[in-house]
Amino acid sequence: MSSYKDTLNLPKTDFPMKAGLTTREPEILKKWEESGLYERIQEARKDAPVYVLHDGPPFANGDVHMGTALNKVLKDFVVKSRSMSGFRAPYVPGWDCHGLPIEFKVVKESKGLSPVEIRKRSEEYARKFIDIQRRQFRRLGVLGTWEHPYLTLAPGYEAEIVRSFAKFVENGLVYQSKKPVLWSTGAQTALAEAEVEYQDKTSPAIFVKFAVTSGPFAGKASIVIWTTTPWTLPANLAIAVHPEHNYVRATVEGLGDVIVAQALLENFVKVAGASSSQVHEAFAGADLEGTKAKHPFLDREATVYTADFVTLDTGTGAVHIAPGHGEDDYLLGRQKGLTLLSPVDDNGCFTEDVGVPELVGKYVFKANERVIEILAERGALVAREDYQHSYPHCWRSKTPVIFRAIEQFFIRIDDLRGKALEAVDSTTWLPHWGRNRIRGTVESRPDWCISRQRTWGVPLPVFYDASGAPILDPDVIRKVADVIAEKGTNAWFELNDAEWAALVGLPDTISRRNDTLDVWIDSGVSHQAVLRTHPDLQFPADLYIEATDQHRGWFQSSLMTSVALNGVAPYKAVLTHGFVVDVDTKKKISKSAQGGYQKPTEAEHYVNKYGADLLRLWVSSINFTDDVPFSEEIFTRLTDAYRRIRNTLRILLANLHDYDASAPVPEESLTLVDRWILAKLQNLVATCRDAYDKLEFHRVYHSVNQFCAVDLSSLYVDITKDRLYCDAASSARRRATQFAMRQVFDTLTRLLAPILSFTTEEAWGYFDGRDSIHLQLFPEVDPKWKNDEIIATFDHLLALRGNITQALESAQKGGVIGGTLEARVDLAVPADDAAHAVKAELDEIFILSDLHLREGAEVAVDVAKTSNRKCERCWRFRPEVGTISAHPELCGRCAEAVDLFAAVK
RNA sequence: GGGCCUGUAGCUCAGUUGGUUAGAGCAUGCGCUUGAUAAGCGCAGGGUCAUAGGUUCGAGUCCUAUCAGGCCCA
Repeated sequence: MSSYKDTLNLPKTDFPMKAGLTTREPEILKKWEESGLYERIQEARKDAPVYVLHDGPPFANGDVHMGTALNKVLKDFVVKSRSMSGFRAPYVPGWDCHGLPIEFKVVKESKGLSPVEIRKRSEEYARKFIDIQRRQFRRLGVLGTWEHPYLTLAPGYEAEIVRSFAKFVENGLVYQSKKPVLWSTGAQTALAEAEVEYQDKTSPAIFVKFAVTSGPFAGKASIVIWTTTPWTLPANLAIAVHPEHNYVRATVEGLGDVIVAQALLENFVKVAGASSSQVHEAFAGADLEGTKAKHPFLDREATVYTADFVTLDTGTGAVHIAPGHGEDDYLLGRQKGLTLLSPVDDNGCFTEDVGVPELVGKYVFKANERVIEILAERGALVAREDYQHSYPHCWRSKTPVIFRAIEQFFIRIDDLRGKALEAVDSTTWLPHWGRNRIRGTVESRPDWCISRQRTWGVPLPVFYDASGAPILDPDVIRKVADVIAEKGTNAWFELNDAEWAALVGLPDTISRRNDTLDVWIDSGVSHQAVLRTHPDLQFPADLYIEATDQHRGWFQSSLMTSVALNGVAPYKAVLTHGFVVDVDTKKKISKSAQGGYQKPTEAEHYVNKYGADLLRLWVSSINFTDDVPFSEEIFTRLTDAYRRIRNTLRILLANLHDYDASAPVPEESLTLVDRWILAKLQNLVATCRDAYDKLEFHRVYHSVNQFCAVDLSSLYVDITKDRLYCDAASSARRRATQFAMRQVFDTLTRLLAPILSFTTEEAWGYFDGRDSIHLQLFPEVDPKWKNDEIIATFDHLLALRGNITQALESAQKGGVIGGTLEARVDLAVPADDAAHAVKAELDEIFILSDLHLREGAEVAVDVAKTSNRKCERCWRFRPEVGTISAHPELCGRCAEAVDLFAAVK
């Protein structure tokens, strides 16, 4: 019996079922790199319209985790899909190399290094991680100029940073000012807001009496302030009250007469531990304006001013003002002409200016207790309590930050804001709410503090004259840039003042300081240093892609610098993605890792376990505009989806093993099911092309997955099995199916190539022996095969098929039949039903041996055991079996096929 | 506390301008096949659409509040 097996046209392919991605992918990668695949793609598109995705540089620190991998793979989807859409889509990856995190690690490892030594080690550190990350990014299958990335530490890049700074100066955007900035005492530097993280902290909250010395209350009452930073009291110069809120003078048991906000009196009495209070008079805060009060322990008076920022949430409604230690305080102080007292050094220790000898040299957070004691000794302390609040901390040293007034350089944002907002409006934001996000940050951001007291960065290229005044001359700065372009920024630290004076043509009385530029300037000017200077790229970019936190970060720093330099945005469109979150806790993966149990978050772990294509498939499966769920289970699920797609490609290849694509297949030999799958294929092309255009990759994944699982695997392949295996090899309908399958394979592989870059390359290699899949173009919708009518007809037939399978199922359960091919099916459908028109093809479409179609008032299915005999070759039960004398065990089709097979042999 | 955003079956996603019993794939269970075989096919179970109100003849879809989560900011 099994002798007939040899006469069948069974599928045959060397394309393995088992993927073995972890070993196969590196081999494919090697081939890509050895053959210069990226360069060949660029060459192939050299005259095509350009599409520039500009890479936001990751920080050269740490391993590639799932979030970074998500970002890079998305970029690769864009580059590959745009390239296959017929664009020249170059990809120049970059790294952000300067900055505190690296310097911090270097300094922590060995203390007492000279600036030059710190810079040398920082560069080594950065380069080490560039190599590590580069290897990991490449392993993901991301194509680009990996041997020639852009690095913010390259002399040419550094020079562009300095030239950009020169332009800012030329445009009058840069000024120097002493004002309070966020200061990290742990890292001894000013911090950008982005470098600050909020943590819970318990601070001593104290209520302090200031005895009134002028006005109607002089000598009769004290104004009570509330603060959570007792150490700022030595810098107190004023008190602020709200002009419109009501204040009272009240006698509080044990405290004498105090002045506090009416609304907060009750709470104040409670906190002070008093049992009663008696209100004498009430008045508006404005009435206190100009009142003087004595500083509790210094020989100085504080003046009362009114200010709208005073709130009645906590405290007493009277706010202690230290212009050197707070933003609001500073602004009020400037408005009222107060001096800027900030008696704290770089390490956060009090200087001589603090005015209390015993506090000099003390770390401010440690000095809190002593300040409180002094207040208590002077009888000025009314109460203290522990106050839990969210307090800014340095993201690197994890120490609480302070506000400290220091000379810094700033960029005047007000001069850029209007243009920046216009630029925002002329940019496409994906998803659309990105526009609101960035508008909010642009509207609210204060002037940009661009100086840092750091070593590992681009020097702030400013000289000071003999009097200590900064020389802000764009021409001088450009001369500095020229030197840096040649020697790198190390020259700033290696040459002395006189040598620099000679180089830039300034008198040798000048001096330099060791400030560096905020690293956000570094990456922020990449549109200048990369887009405008790299021969493959152009300004502005078509697209930037980063996580949503970059609305305040790189998207904004790039926008501001570009508006300053060019007057327009550096990008035409900006796409954001969410963060990778743990599917169980719905928390950011990095955060859930803090909770004791550890789940691997490095991309390498998953690449080594499942393969890069699985990781890529994961990226394609999710809606990345929201936060991205992640878990081991999701990966397991995807393994199944992957296998389904892979096996689908495999069966298509296997069924094409004896197909000669050059031999024409007459169109009329295509049956309904062939036309149907080609029509479905056109719709798939339309969907996927649209999805790629709109950067909605998960629509590609889901529609391809559906197409493979339903349309191909459970329908088309299943239905055409019989003809492919059992028809004579050269039968017209078999060739028609191979024709269709060839189209399907070709199309499907191209559509999937940007996502399953390795697997499609592998499968493509078994196809026609053509060059890399990544050099190909996407398929177009072929109007010849697009046919929604056939799809509608087929949908209807599938509904009938549903009725039949249900009937078959119950017949099987009832023991009427074993396999479904044993069934005789009587199908009744109304006279106008489409089924009648394709009657001849129905038994094949329904995969039945013995189908009888008749007219009926409504759809009805009857299942019985067939009286036909089984054909030993195709296993279908056909009426003619036993009637062919030469082949008594075969059906007519098989008898013919066997004869033909023998003849050919 | 403020701004922006998210919340549909165990998992990933669809759900058109509000309109009949909320869909698909995967997973699960049960069958079939053993000529895609560490594969393939069929059937079945599974959702009070985060919660609570409201608008409407009618809401997963519009409005409000609450809860949970995220980013940014205080």
